[in-house]
Amino acid sequence: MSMKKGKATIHDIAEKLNITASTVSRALNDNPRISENTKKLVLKMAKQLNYQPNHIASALRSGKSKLIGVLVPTANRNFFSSVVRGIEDIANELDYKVIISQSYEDYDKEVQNVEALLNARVDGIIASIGKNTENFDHFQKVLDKGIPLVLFDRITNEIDVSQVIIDDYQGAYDTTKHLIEQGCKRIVHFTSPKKINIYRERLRGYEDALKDFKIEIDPELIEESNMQLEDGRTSMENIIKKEIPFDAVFSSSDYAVMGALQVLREHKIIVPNQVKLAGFGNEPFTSFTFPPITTVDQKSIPMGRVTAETFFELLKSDGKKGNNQKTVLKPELIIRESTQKRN
Amino acid sequence: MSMKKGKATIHDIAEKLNITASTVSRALNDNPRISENTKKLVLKMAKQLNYQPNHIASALRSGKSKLIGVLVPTANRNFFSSVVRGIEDIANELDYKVIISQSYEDYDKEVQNVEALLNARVDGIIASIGKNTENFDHFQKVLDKGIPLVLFDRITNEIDVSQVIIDDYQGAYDTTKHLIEQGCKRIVHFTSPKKINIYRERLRGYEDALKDFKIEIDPELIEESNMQLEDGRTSMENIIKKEIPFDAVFSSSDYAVMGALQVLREHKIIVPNQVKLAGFGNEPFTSFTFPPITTVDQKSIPMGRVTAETFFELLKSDGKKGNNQKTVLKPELIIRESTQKRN
DNA sequence: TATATTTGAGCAATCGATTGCATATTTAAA
DNA sequence: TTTAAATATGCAATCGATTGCTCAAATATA
Repeated sequence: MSMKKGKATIHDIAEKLNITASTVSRALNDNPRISENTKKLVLKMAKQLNYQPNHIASALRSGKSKLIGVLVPTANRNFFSSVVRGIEDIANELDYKVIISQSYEDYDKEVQNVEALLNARVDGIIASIGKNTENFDHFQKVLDKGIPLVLFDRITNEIDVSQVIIDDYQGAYDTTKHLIEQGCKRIVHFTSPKKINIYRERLRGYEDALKDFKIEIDPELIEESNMQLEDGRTSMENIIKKEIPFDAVFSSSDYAVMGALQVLREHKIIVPNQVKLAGFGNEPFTSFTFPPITTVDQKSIPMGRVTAETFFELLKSDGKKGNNQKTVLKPELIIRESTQKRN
Repeated sequence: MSMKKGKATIHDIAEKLNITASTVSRALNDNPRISENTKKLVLKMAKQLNYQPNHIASALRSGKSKLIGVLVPTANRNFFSSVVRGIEDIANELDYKVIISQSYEDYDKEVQNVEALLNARVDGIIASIGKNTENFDHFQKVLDKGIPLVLFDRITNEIDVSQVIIDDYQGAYDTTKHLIEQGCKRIVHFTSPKKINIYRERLRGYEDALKDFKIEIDPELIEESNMQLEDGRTSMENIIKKEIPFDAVFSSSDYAVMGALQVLREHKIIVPNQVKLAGFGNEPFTSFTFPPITTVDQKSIPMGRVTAETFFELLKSDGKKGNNQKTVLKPELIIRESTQKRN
């Protein structure tokens, strides 16, 4: 076993077989111009030498790195990490690797990260936009370079780009309708002042459901915040302090609804008997609380898979414009005790 | 603006300035053999041409890809995604990118993924071992190739490798001690039949605390399972069916303790008054349940940062053996209502 | 002034795989 | 038997940056 220092290259294989590296390269890539016999020999020798292709060299020459850049606000939020998981599933099957990159909801960092991913020569980018992003030039630039881009969940319509979202409007409409059907008439809504698509759509769904059921939209019942758990607490306290009647809370965020639940419990207000609660996102903890909270499942892993599939189609169609695809997944209302009379 | 098709390269800069690419390369890398004046000119021209270094080309020639492979059982578990976040934080500062890869607790996939990461020419690997892995040749191979490897949380002592863990023993000991101090004497323990380090150490901590307080270790109280939520339910039902007395449950997993809480509630057994509960991991939901659950914080983000720092030191010390570093982080017992008498 | 040293930059090979364009060998068609 | 077409492989340039070595010019030392 003449194990040379470094790894075996196509040149080593070529030398052993008395053929050229080009032939080896073609044989390994199953090029039809190489005879079956030669292919067999090459494959055998490759195995024998424990040859491992150098993706870097291949990337340099071919211009394809087989790397996908994934940009998310933060990797350790269940929704995003689940989407990443879905993406990685698909990418893996196709022998692509996923580079992950976080914006922390910071616009500058988002711009930098897009830049950095391009520098790393990813073959394309999959991204979810940060809450504070209002200018989309950095994404437009990606498109202008002909690099595949797919946005998911947090999207923008200011640029013409492939995207995968769930039907936030429908999810919110269904939830609100469900609350109404449970007899609620004074439904508080937690939303964000940042008018990114998801919160805008959820608000619209909430309002339309009320309208359809002839219930007045009371601005007093709409609380704007950043919708973390603490914000949810604050919003709930605000509502309670106002001493206006309310019989339900529909929050655009599971975290905020969690805060509301805590505050209600502290005030000895019984959920769901006195106030019903619904969130959005189906974060794992919503099923663990007492009572478990009704929420909207965002189909995170499927979203990751569909996003990846959309991405790869875009990659295949390579440059041809007008291939942008917009997919809207159906969310699922998960009804739990927090919106139902207890037995 | 003579914007050529492709991106600018060092050759374009060289041509414009009537110098060679080598000089440009050195100037950009701040090589002392290049005059300040030339450097200034190169930098200026680079900016003017909007030059972006091609990391792929650089990687090929230099053998350093500036890519780190991170291998975790699953990306969408809060603990792992938080560690990944910590790693990415540090890597980012140093201009490295993180490739993420999931084993799904599957041994074969773990082996394949290590292989795939090496093929992608990562400069090193950070990994947490899958539950079912009992052979570590794939990691040994990485070490043999002189490629930096750091294990975190789920480690092995069968190979000599850098590692970052928390003191699982101490965390379990402290938790058990805390339960004993709350008056518990019959403490159920949920553990895993897989004797990977973390569960083994936690079991040991549990047992030692009991011994130190002269409490008999009753094998009847030790339930083995895969420790997901459902398993926790089953374990709890088992214990209740046995009709043996117990006054606390200390689970090596937050998910399993969650299951226990549900079953206890269904049996109208009051937590913490009748039975106290403690978990391990400080998954976000443990603070959201009713009552909130005492658990052990695993310091996930710090763990990610320390792991990354350990990794980069290893990278710097480049090949020199005997640089393996073993860090043990202190866990933190988070005491919540589930182990305290209610007011 | 002659020689040694330092400084700044160029030359050309290299990393490993890919690919357009020959070329040689067979096989098929005329 | 010629010529045309198909098949299989080789040649050499290329992707873009890095780097050991060489060399010229400038400066310092004797």
